[in-house]
Amino acid sequence: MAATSAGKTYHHGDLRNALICAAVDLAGEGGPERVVLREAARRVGVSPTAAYRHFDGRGELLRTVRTHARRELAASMERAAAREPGADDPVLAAERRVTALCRAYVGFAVEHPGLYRAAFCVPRPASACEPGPARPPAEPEIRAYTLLREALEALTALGTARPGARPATGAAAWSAVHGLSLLLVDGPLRRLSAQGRRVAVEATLAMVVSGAGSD
Amino acid sequence: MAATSAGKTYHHGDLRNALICAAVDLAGEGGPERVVLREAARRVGVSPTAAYRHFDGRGELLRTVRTHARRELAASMERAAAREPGADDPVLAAERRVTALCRAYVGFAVEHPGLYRAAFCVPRPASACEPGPARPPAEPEIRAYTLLREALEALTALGTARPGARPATGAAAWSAVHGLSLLLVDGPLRRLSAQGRRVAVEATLAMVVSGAGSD
DNA sequence: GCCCGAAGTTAACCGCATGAACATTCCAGG
DNA sequence: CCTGGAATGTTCATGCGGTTAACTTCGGGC
Repeated sequence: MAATSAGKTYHHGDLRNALICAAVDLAGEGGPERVVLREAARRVGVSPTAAYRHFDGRGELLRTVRTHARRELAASMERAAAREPGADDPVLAAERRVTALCRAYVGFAVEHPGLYRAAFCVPRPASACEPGPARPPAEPEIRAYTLLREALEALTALGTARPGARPATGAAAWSAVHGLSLLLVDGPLRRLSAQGRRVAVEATLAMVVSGAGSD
Repeated sequence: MAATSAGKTYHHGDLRNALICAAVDLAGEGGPERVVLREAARRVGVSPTAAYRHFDGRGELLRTVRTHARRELAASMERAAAREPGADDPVLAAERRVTALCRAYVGFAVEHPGLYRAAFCVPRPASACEPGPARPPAEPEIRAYTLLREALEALTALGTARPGARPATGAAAWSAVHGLSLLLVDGPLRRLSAQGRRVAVEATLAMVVSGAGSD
C-alpha cells in the first residue's frame, strides 16, 4: 500500500498524486480553466466525487497545480541561468544572468502557455471581488520573482556597463516579463510571428537590463 | 419603438443594449468570468434564451463587453493625457504625456479591476489551445496600445532628457504596464499597500521612460 | 384584416461543482 | 483468525450555467 503500489482494485492507492498529474496535464493542454475536477477524475478512472477525499474542491486542486507550475517555471529559469557561460567581467556576468532568467521566463510561457497561465491564476470561489477583511496566508513566495529580483539586485550593486543607465527594480522587471508573456501567450500579441516575438522580447530585455531604476 | 422607448410588454425594445449594460456591470463586479448569460438576462428581466436573439452566445456577449472595456480604458488614458499641463520643453512635454498615459493605464486597472481584466480576456470556446490554421480577423486595434506607442515614438524622436537612455519600445512599454496592472489587480502583488503600489508604479514608469530601446 | 418574421418564452439536454448517504477495504486490536 | 472503525470510493441528488428546439406574441407591411 505504499504510494506506488497501486493495483486496479477499489482503492486506488495514490489517487491524490494521480489527480494532480491529470490536473497538471489538463492545465498544460488548456490552461487553468481547463482544469476540471470531473475530467481529472475521469482520466484517472475514478468517480468525480472521489476527488473530494483528497482535495477541498476544484479550488484546491487548481492551487496545487499552480504550485507545481510555479516550481517548473522557476526550475526552467535556473537551468537556463546555469547554462549561461560565465564571463570575466562580473558586470557582464550579472547582466547575462538577468537576461538568461528573463529569456527563460518568457520562453517557458511561450512553450507552455497553459501551465504558465495556471501558474498565475487566481482560483475564484465564485463571486467576491472586493475582499473583506480576509487575509489569506500571504502566498509562500514565488521563486521566479525571487530569482529575478536577486539577479537584478546583484546587477544594480555592481553598476551597469552603460553609465547613467540602471537596471530595473524587481517589481518593474517582473511586470515587464509577466506582461510580455501574457500578451504573447494569451493577449493581443498572441499572433506575432516568431520574428516579431523575438523583437519584442529583445526590446523588453533591453528595457529591463539598462532601464532606469526609480530616481 | 425607438431604442429608448422600452415598455414592460412582451417585447423589450432594446434588449441588446440592456444586456450589454448588464454584462458590463457584471464584468465590473467580478471580471470576465462573472459575465454570465443567465445572470445578465435575469437582471434585465428576460428569459435566458432571449439573449440568443441578439448574441451568438456567451462568447459574443463577452467580446462585446471587452470592446466596451477597451474603449473605456483608452478614454481614461486620453482624458488623463489631456489634463496634463503642457511644458515649454517639448521633450519634457513628451515625457509627461507618456507617464500620464501609463499612470492612467495602471490607474484604470486598479480602479476597475473587473473591467480591466475583461478588456484583455480571451473568450475560449471550451478547449482549443494549439491554434489550427484559423486566423481570426486580426483584432481591430487596441487604442490603449496605440496611444502608448505613439507617445513613445514621439518621445524617441525627440531624444530623452538623460543622454544615453532611450524610451522603451511600444511593445516593451505595454508589457510593463500590462504586467504591472495584472500583478497588482489579480496577481501576487495584489495585496501591496497603496504605498507599495505607488513605488512599483514609479519604478515601472522610470523603466519605461528612460529605459533603453533595443540597440 | 392577415400573414410573416422578429423577439420572447418554456422545456429539455448536457456538463460541472458539490453534498449526503452508502459500500468496500485495510488494518489495528482483541 | 475475527471484527469494527477509519479511509477511501461509489451512487444519488441538487443547483447553476450554456445552448438547442419548438412554441407564442407582437408589430407592421401588404
